[in-house]
Amino acid sequence: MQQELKSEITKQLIIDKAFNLFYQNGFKTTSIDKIMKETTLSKGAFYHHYKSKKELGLEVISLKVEKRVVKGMIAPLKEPGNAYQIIKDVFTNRLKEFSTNEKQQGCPMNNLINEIGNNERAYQNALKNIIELWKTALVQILERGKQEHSIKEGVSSQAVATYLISAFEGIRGIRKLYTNDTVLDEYISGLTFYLNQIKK
Amino acid sequence: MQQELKSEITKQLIIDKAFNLFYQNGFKTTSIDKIMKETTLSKGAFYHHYKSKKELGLEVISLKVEKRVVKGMIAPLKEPGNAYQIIKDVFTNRLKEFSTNEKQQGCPMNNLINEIGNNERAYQNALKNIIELWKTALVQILERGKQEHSIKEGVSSQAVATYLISAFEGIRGIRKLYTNDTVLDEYISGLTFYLNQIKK
DNA sequence: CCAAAAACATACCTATTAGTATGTTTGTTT
DNA sequence: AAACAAACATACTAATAGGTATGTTTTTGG
Repeated sequence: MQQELKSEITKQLIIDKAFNLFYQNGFKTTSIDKIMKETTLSKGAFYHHYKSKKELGLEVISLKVEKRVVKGMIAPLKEPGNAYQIIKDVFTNRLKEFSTNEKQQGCPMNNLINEIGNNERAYQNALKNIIELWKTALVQILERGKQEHSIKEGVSSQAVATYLISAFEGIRGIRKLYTNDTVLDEYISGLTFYLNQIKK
Repeated sequence: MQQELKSEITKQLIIDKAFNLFYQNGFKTTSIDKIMKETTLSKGAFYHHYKSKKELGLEVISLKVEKRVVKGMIAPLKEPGNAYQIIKDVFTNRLKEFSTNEKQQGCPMNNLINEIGNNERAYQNALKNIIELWKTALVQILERGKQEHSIKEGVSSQAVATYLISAFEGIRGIRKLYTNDTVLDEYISGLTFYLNQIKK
């Protein structure tokens, strides 16, 4: 039983270090050697726990990346309160909370979507799963808002959810090109204006 | 003079093949060998014309990628006609025009932004330049729309431009994860709804 | 406590990478 | 036509990639 725990701890360590390196330097340019150097373990240890880099990548997505999105963008949507206000707060506050590094490096999920989202079906599905979770949560709160009369009814919740997510991921990429927050402020103004339209 | 022309033709050939490979397989995973195999020229030829892969990358961005965005998204904004209608048409029609491959591979610019937009300052600037061109053109037509009373005045043109671009680039990435156009249709609905807000 | 298995380490392999050194061929200039 | 430079080719290098083979150490179950 002690061994099983040790195995779990090691795998978690590998996943953590891999996520960080993928985020800072990209997926393709991060080698197993670099990851294992970070863990201070050996390559043998890696291939004992994972059969390939692909398998690790999938675990990083379904564990680390997904958890990050859930924590930052999905879970807050499920809190009680005025639906309209929650949506507005989540999308604007999250942006403002980001560290300098997070602004420069962009969104881990969006980076992966655009770096490896076209070659491997397995990566696609793992990433799509996160997007679907996010969209579902947004649709849910939009529907709640409609029922509680804080959000207009003549709008497709799916459409709004997709548009909100698209713009958020888009700006996280674009912000990487700049060295100041002007573009983020513009995004927030544009978003606020959009949300005004769905407000009842 | 004949030599100068030959040089230009060769460079253009290399850039074309490089752009295609970058688009289909990514920047980092495309080697000089692969590019030159496509041109049926040699590695020696490549390093005669370019001093590094980075130099080629910058030319691909500032020539091919920029031209593509200008042709598809910027130039149409400068045509005469109702400003509101032009914006709506450009953003919706362009999406519907994309081939299956273009839907699966996403936006060449956005792919590069998210794959190499964080390491090299030179890449950042080249890509930022395209975004700025796009934003400027959008602001211009939005301002024109305001003057001609087809677009509301109480909106920051910069904010709307940024939000429109963000959402467009975002959806091009997200669409890569899917095998059908549902998400694009939702985006268009969401966009239409947004544009309704700025319509006068 | 001892055999088996899990956890990890070391050394290696083949392929590929960006880039260089040194050619040969083709075009230009005088 | 000869001298020269530009255009391109061939053969290489050192580094790095993912992955494997073969160990040693640690834990576990009987």
